[in-house]
Amino acid sequence: MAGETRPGKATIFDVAEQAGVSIKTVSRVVNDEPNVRQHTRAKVLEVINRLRYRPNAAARSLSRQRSWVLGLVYESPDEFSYMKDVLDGALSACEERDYSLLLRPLTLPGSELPEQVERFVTQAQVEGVILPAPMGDLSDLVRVLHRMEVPFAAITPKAPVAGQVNVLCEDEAASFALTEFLIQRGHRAIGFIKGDPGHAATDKRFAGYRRALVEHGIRYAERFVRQGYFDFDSGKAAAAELLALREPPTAIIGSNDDMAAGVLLEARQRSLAIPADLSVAGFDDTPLASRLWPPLTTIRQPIREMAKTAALCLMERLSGKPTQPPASFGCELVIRESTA
Amino acid sequence: MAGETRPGKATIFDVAEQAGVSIKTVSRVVNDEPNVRQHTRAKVLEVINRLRYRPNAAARSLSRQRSWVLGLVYESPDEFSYMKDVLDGALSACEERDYSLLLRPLTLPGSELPEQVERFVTQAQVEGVILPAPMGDLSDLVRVLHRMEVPFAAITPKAPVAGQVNVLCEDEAASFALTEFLIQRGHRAIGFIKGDPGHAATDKRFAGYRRALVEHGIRYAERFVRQGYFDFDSGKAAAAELLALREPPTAIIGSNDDMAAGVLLEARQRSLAIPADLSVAGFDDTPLASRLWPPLTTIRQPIREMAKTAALCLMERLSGKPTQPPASFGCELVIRESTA
DNA sequence: ATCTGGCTTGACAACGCTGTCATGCGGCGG
DNA sequence: CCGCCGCATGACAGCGTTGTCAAGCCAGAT
Repeated sequence: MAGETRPGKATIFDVAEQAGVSIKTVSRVVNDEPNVRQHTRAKVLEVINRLRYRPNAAARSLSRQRSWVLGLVYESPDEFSYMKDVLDGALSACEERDYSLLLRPLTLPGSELPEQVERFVTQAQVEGVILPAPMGDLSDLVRVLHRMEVPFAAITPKAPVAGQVNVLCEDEAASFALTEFLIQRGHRAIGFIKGDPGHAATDKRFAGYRRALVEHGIRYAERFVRQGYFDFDSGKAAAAELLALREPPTAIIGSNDDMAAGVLLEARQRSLAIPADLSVAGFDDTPLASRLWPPLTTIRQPIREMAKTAALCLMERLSGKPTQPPASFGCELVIRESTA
Repeated sequence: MAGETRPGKATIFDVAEQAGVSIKTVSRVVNDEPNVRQHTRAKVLEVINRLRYRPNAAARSLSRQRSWVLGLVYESPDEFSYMKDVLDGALSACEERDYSLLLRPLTLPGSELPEQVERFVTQAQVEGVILPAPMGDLSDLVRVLHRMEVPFAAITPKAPVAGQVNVLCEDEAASFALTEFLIQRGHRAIGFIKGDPGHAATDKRFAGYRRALVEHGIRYAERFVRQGYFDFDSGKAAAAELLALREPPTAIIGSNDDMAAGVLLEARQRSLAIPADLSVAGFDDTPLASRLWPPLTTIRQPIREMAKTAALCLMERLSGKPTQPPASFGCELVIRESTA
């Protein structure tokens, strides 16, 4: 007898009618507003369940002038294990708070970047944007968002963006710890392959390496440092140069796992035994790190948690609360068989 | 003098007023409808540009009763290189057609799965859903979508879902080609590690292997076949069993790269030289495949294109066009140094 | 001169929900 | 007994678009 229309089609009017109340009261119940008698509330809830009523998101957005949509802008042909974690974290935050998340891959460097982002934001009525590394460092991008008055959360930017949500990690300390670990295992000639200059992590990891050397009384030697770009090939190439030195390093740190994987391959092609002849370490603890042979000693960052925090803080901000000071996360040294 | 309100805030009324036309005419211009004089159209466009007017998505959705939102449901703690490609493809389709894409990771097996999907779809007014493998084979899930009358596109389901968009690939043929390749290189004892029984690819890849043996007059031997679950550890474990046989295989095919990586590790721990003592091959051509040593011979599928096609066909369907017959994509054998 | 029909254009009512404000009701202090 | 106040509820006007339908206009046919 309870005439069920097609599922998902019931509106607030249907509920109001069947519950014998006004639509406003239904609205109150749905939004958990006060001043509804217990009995009325129960009645309305019963009808809602029966009719499988779900508020129409578009109508609600229109009326409230909010979209509950966050944007996630990322570098597209990127090593994706990082983005997977960011995505996981951001999605889990969105689920908790009934937000939606829209993705927008971008290719860097991009001159049309500001336009693309502007289109992305306006088109989908994005309320706030999450910027994983290295997006928070692109001044063009940051400027557009400022101009549009769209709040954002930067994950590990080079320097915290004023007035916005920032989530940092102790990259420098982690790098210090990793380098120190190698030093304690007796290494004195430690090679270092830097990452892409555009990334904040690049500088911080390098700084940690350098500080560890200094604090342990080892002279910093520029010949042991090469520029890489966070990709396998650049890691391999850099390793080739380092290993061709007259006195090659006995350990090499890659600024991420993919470059460390390149080092491993180069070493293998030179018939070096790992870790007997050469120790290798990376950063990020990607799945790759544990699949390689030998498995990589590396640094694990709580990316998921960082992204989740970024999203949650952004939501706080969007609901009017004041911006929190930057949150900082620690890293963990994961020791595997690639070092001795 | 052109009073610019805050950016992104201009409505259709503002445009209409400044252009000296009615809102309906503006609407016509914005939606590229016919029957607007060239001159009027130009005038309106000029104002739109000046005011940086962007239609409000919520209002449009409300009025048109459409959301232009697709959902992408996937298995969460999954090997993500597959999902990255799916995501890339789906996003590129969405960008082309001004759709939005919402993600929904799910953990399998899940008894609450139907509920979760229902919430996902109703909450965000999702119009259509993309189901990457193995989602298209979950009957619970398919049933919910049917009940809600939400069209979907299944990527490589075990069997095409009637009345829906289906995108297939020639998994069986690819597996046949890979196996044949090994046979032609002289292998007779070829081990095979199956994938997760829930995936369509598992059966097809196994079928191709078997057919290749038969067609080349090699007797199929059950002892050379092990069950795996598409993950590194299961691959390693399966390899351990195969290599412990009295007469172990001279080549092992893993049903995906991750399992093949496991084989590689197991072989290494047994001091087998690859490919001299043992050839190894995988499927999917993930980044891992080219990072390992030796780089894996594997099968590359056009996942990106498949996902893009799935999304586009789904959109066609949503705009009322009849459903296309299943699209099928070919695979490519990528020969690297792990086989001899 | 009148009629017909196609092209432009606009007025207005949805779409489903929330915010504002008014109303009704009962209890309590004066 | 009156007036005031607070809680519970409802009526109604937006929110920014699009769909429907009617009206105005002009050219060409009658």
